[in-house]
Amino acid sequence: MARKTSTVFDVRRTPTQSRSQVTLEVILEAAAQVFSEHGYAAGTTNRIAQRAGVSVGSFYQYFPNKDAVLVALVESRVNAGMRSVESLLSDAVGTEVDLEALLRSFVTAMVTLHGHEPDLHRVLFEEAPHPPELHECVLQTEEALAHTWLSILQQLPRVVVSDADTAAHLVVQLTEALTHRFVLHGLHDLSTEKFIEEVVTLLTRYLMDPNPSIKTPSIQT
Amino acid sequence: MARKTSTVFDVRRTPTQSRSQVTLEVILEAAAQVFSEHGYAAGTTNRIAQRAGVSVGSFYQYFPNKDAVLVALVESRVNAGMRSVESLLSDAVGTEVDLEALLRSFVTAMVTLHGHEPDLHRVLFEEAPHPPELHECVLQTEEALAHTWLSILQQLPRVVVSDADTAAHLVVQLTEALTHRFVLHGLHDLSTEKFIEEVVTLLTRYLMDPNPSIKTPSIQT
Amino acid sequence: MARKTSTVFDVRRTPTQSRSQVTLEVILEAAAQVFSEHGYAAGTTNRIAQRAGVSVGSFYQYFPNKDAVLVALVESRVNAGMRSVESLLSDAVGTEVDLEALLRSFVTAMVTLHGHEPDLHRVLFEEAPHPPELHECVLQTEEALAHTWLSILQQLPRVVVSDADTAAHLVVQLTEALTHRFVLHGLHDLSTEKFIEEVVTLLTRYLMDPNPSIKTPSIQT
Amino acid sequence: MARKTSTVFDVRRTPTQSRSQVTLEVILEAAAQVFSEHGYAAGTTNRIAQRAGVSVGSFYQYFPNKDAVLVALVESRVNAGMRSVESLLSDAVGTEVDLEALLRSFVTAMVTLHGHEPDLHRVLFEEAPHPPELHECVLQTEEALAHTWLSILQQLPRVVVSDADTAAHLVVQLTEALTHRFVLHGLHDLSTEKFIEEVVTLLTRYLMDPNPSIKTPSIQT
DNA sequence: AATGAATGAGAGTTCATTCAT
DNA sequence: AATGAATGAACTCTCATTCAT
Repeated sequence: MARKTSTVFDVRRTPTQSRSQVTLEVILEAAAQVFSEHGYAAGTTNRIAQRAGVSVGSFYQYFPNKDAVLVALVESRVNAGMRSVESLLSDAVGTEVDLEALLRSFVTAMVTLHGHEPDLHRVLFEEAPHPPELHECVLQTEEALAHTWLSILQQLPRVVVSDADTAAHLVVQLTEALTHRFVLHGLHDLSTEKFIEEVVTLLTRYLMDPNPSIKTPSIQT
Repeated sequence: MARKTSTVFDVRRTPTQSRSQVTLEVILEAAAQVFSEHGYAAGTTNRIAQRAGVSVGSFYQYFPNKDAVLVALVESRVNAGMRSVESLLSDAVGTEVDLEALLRSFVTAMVTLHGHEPDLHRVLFEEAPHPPELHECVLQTEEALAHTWLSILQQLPRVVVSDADTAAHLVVQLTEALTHRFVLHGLHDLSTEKFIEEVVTLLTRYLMDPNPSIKTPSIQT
Repeated sequence: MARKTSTVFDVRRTPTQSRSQVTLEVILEAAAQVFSEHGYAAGTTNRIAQRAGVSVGSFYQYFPNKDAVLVALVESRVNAGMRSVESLLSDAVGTEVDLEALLRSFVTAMVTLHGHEPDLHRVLFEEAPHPPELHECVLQTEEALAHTWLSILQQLPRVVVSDADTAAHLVVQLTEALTHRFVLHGLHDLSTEKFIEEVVTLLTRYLMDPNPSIKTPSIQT
Repeated sequence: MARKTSTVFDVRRTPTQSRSQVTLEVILEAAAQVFSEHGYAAGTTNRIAQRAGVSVGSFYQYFPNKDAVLVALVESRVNAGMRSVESLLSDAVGTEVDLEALLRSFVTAMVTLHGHEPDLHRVLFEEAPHPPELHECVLQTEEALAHTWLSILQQLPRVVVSDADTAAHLVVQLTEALTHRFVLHGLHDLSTEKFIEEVVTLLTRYLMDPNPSIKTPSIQT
């Protein structure tokens, strides 16, 4: 249908986000809220649509089914988190690195990440069914982080591990898992600061040669 | 009234409870299977009853609602696992312990545990809703294991941690989490043996003083 | 099975009530309680049996189905009530009657009757389904009472009604209905005494010739 | 935006609500039929939906649960009945009233009302469970009618009752109860006309001073 | 006679999804 | 594109009744 009203003055458009792009994100945000509040099963498509201020019909114009929102949501959150952590690590690649400091930034970033929308996090990663796509997304992200960590470990002479690749993965998984638990369910009355320090200690001891003079040839990949 | 029929052959008594007990366990086992195959949401009460070879009515004679089976299932699995690991650790309390060997047994036991019914494990701990009772059960178990670990750590002079209680919890949580992931989703093509060794290494380095001569007074709780 | 233990001394038996008669009444009483507390639909046969201290199986040995208890219960209550009111009225037949006093006794008796087990009454007569048998029972009772009333009215020269039979039925129905409502749901804050007086007034005015000297030939059936 | 299409013929608007309104009434009517035929317990929501020509889902879009239809049904019937009777009585307030004639119209209206859908009436008021809302509705209606009657009685000098308010309530309750019974279960083979006359006689004698010259100051509220 | 575990049809209700408007 | 009424399969759970013991 021709837009009669489009005039010369009709220039002020946000070129980056089309209308549908906006609607899509409104729905996604609504889903985030609804899932946080009601959980996955009780987070019905009608509720999501209502919260987004659109009709169910519109919902299904943007997402083929309920699971699709879940996937989109996980991807958006994972990618966002991934970007922030990735940039943190990437900065370290190729420079002289203080491993302990880097680990501290890393763990801190993970805690921040998990602390951002903890309820949503719980729903997304603990309650909702995990279709293979989701898993793929999470695994890829982890893979990417582990890959970056591998580069970092390899440039540190004092790192002592039998298999740097495995070590890199363990660092990522371990931090993820412990952080997740800590943020969601706490650990006694341990303060966040102490928690971070303890994990940093753990990781440092794992990765660092405590006795540099003896064992020199450190990394074997 | 005199019991005339009581004879030496009167062995075949069906103890009133045994039938019910059997049915209950049949249902529980059926639920384990159905949840494993279909997931929690699609593991309907009718399907469970059918698999158990009883009617839905019977199901509801033994469990007040669907969630109750979930709880019963988790409790049975967690308690069983807990018993085996606890006995392993308890044996070490009060004896001269080779920490690394103990950690190896511990990690191995955890791998075995998670490897027993991995699909069920996934459903129980990742997919299904976690009513507070469930969480309580899991936390208590973890607490118990951490407590035992604390005893062990405290009797080892070479253990060097700032807070033995936190360390004990981290040991349990970390092993649980990494093992869970490894069994369910694997880690590259890492063999189970190598995985275990790496985790043992990680834990050993975390807990053990690598340079015993220098720092002697190790534990401060 | 022969009762070996029955001896010469076994004389002390209550001959009026056999064992099963007792059980039957225990169940009936249990049903009355359960229906009162839970209503008809939620007054399950299992609950009734349990309350009676017998098994469901036994319940079905005494009653062919749930409705049968209802019927038995209504019959027992209706007959009991009927007996007391009937005797009250019968005493008046053939004697010189003070109509107003008789009405007062009658209404009072009805209030007492309805006030005895009001909850049960509500369930029995308002909530539960009324199989034709039930209805029959109630109608017959009413018929009997109306019949007695008819006799009474006919022997009272001052009673002025066009159709004594209809009047007799109205007296019974009206008293029943108003009493029922009053006991179950009250009428403002009217005291029971005042309620009775008002109904007596109502009935007296209906039945009595206020101006005896003018209209003499009163009853035509 | 200019509405080009708005023309004189733009009559065919389907007011957004009309469709829903129709569906709602279709369901209500279907419920009335189904309850009449099957009773409350056997009048299942699926049957109602089917009879209404809609799906169960639609049923639950209009009513939160089964009881809600019952309440809606009672309210619709009671309000309708109430309106017709109220208007009848209201017309009499403030005018010179022939009490007997008014009572005759009143009783006749009640008979008509109860005779309209007697089966439904039975289900609604005898068989179905009465949630408090229902009771409230019925009581309010009765209260309103009694209130109007009170006004009428107070303007009639020949009315002789000790408590006009109570009398008004008795008039309403009594007529309701007797009519209900008569329509549902009959009274011998009494014709409707004779029944009405008898009730009118009863009420007239109750309310009217048979000997106007003697007791003049009649009402004390 | 008594038991009570077992039955299973069927109830009320939900919600992802469709489609006429 | 958008709407939201309509759909209906599928779910959890109940309870009158049966029957092996």
